[in-house]
Amino acid sequence: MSQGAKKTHQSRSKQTRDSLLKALEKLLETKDFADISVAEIAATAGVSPASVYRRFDKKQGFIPVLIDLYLERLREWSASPGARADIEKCTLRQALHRIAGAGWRQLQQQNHLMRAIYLHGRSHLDLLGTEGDQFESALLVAMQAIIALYAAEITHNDKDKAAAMLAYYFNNIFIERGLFKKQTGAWTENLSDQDFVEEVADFAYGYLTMSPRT
Amino acid sequence: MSQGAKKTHQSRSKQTRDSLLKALEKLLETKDFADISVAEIAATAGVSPASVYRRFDKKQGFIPVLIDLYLERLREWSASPGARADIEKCTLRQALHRIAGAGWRQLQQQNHLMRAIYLHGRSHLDLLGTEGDQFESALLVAMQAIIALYAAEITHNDKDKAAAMLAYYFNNIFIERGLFKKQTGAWTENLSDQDFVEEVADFAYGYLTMSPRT
Amino acid sequence: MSQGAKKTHQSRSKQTRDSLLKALEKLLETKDFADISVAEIAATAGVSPASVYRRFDKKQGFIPVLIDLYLERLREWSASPGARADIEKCTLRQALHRIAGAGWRQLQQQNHLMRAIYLHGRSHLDLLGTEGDQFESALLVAMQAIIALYAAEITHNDKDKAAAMLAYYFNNIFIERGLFKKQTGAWTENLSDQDFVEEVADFAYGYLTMSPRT
Amino acid sequence: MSQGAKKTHQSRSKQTRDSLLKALEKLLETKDFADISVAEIAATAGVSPASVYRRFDKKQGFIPVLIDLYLERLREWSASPGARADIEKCTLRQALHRIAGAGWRQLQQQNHLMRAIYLHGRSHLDLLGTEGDQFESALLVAMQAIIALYAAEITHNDKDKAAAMLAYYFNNIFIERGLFKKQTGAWTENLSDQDFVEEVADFAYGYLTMSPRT
DNA sequence: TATGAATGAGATTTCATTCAT
DNA sequence: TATGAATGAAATCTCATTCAT
Repeated sequence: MSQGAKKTHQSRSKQTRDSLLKALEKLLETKDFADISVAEIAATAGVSPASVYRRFDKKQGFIPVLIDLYLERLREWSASPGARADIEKCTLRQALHRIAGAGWRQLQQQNHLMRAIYLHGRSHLDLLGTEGDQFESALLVAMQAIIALYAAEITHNDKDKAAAMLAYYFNNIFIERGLFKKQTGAWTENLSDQDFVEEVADFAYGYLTMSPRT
Repeated sequence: MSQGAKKTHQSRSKQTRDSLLKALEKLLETKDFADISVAEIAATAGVSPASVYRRFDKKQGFIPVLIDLYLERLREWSASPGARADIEKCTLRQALHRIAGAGWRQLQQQNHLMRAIYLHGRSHLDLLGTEGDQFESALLVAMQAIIALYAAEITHNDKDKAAAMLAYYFNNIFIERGLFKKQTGAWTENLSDQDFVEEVADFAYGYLTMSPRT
Repeated sequence: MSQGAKKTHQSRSKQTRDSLLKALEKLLETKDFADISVAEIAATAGVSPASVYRRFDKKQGFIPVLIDLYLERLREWSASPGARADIEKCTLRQALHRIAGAGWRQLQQQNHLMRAIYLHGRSHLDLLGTEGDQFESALLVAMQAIIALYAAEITHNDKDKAAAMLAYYFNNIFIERGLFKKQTGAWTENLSDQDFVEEVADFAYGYLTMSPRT
Repeated sequence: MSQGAKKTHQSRSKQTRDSLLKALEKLLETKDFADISVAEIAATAGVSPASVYRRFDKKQGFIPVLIDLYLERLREWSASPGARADIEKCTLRQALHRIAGAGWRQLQQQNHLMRAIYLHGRSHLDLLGTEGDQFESALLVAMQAIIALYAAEITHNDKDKAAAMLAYYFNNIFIERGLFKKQTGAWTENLSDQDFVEEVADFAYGYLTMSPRT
């Protein structure tokens, strides 16, 4: 359970809380969390600044709640039919492509939320939260499953290392283009999203299937 | 020339400017740029806050100068014998390994500087500077050169696309582990730096040499 | 009747009022009245903040009620057999000792309550309440009685002045050690409570019986 | 050295500091420290609220400085000819009278300052400062000296205990009438200051010279 | 009636930037 | 020129008190 949030008993309260989160999410589309003031969030949500502090201990209290929100949406999504695309009835290449596509769409949809979480985490190396851990291990497990499933095709001789690299790769390769499009250099800007995703998947495919080192 | 810096013709002035940059770099080892106050920089450099404003017209003025500093070090380094490791007399795999190693070492050495630049750029999507462009195109050119050199080995049928992806890949794959080690999940923490770099290179190698799509 | 309290005719209301006072008294053990929030009192009493305002029209309204509470306990105590220790069948010195002992015990028992009342009164010189007046005159009368009773032993030639000084003395001499023990300097900390009380009584005894001024 | 104060190098700075202290002292004549806002102090001193924080870490930082100020004035005073009234060439009774008079005058002169210090200390039992210790031990030493000087006249058989009680007594007996005149009950209000001081001294004299306990 | 929610009105504090010596 | 002082403009947060259910 997120730390910065306070418990609530009334429905009006929940409404306010939701307005605040919605307001923050909207503001995050244009600014960094650090550049958004509590007064701004309150004004956007149509409540008083003091009301913010009934729901969140402090401004920082928003962060764990944002993470929860993101994880919940992730869970919702991963439970949805679209995400459950059968991986088993296709080739490794197709499977990787689907994974890449899913990751990319996630990032696109949760763009501002993720950017806020990402930047806040990276800007405050000291505040180490463990909220993301469950996601991370889930991703690792998924990669291990893939590798096990297509073991026949895969030439990498250290399966665990390969799974770890794959998880690391998928977790990072989308960030720049997905979260910070404007900053991104011109490299991939000629590629359509579809092409980009395909190349990303092929990158992984090549890694897993290349001729073993001599 | 960077925008936030003021021109100076006196050598004492330049000394102060250097002290300030040195001080800032030191402070960046422990905090984010946003959390460092001008007074702090001045105190660390042993000058008065007012003096800062004779060298930089705003606090933000440090940023382009930091970027210049970083690029200059990059140029120095790329002009050094170590960086000019002959790529021509080796296999593609070896070449990629050398590139990965060089990239990794750069990030390690310029760690705090890069982190500051990276985070600042990503946190302020509005302030679009063009300082990094020269680096970006240089990297792209290098990738194109590699691909041209080893064209025989490379199976990817769109060389330009491959070069762009390669540049994008090398530009991003090190960031998480290199700049934000503490935040990084456990995925790659079992790998030594050497192993990590090797896997990173192999990732690229696999991409370039995999069997073409059918 | 104290001003800040609202009249109430229902027994449930009285119960809540008592819970609130009990809660406040408990909180006063660790903090100054000014540092206790209405919300805190309400929470400790297990009621809502809004309910507090059905019993007390302002936070300040607690103060006169606290004073009433203190005076009531004082009355209860002074009506009890323990307090009615017969002063008449003993020497002046013994009588003073008993008075000192009684005063000291009172302070010990009503410690937090008294401290709150004392500090609040002293911190708000403007808000002059008359609640304490009855206590003050009672003490003066008691001193006059003592002096009259032992007139033979007493050398002070202005009985009224002596009674006033005695009342003033007993009303103040215990405060520092009794209410603010931690702050008190080391002076009397080597003395046991018993010794301290004895010295306090002797102080008064000496005053009343010393050889008259020449 | 007081903790809340910052060091300063310029004379303009000292001026501001002095204005602030002066302003605070003035405000303390009418309100408790807790009821005075930093903005008020700043406005009274004719500077901006932000300037306050260049001289004092936080609002609480005023307290140790007030204590220093008080102690310094005490030192100044005790070094002055008036305070050095020769105690040796008089009777014990006269000596005590002079001590009482000196204590009373001190309190009168430093009234607001002392009240602020006293109340703050008593309201924040947790924050134990040691600033007053030197004063306390000095007072004890003085009492011991008096007792030694007039040993012949003094009947109390435990000289150390007597000195401690005397110090405790003189340190507390003036507080109510001296610092909180308005609150004080009517007991001593019929006495002139002069009479009051005389009685206070006699109180001590009686204690020291009464016939020993049997 | 009783309550949790809401808030107006500040309080303290910070800091990039300018001023005055 | 170089500096320490000064400050305007916020930002975060608190809390006694009222509102609405």
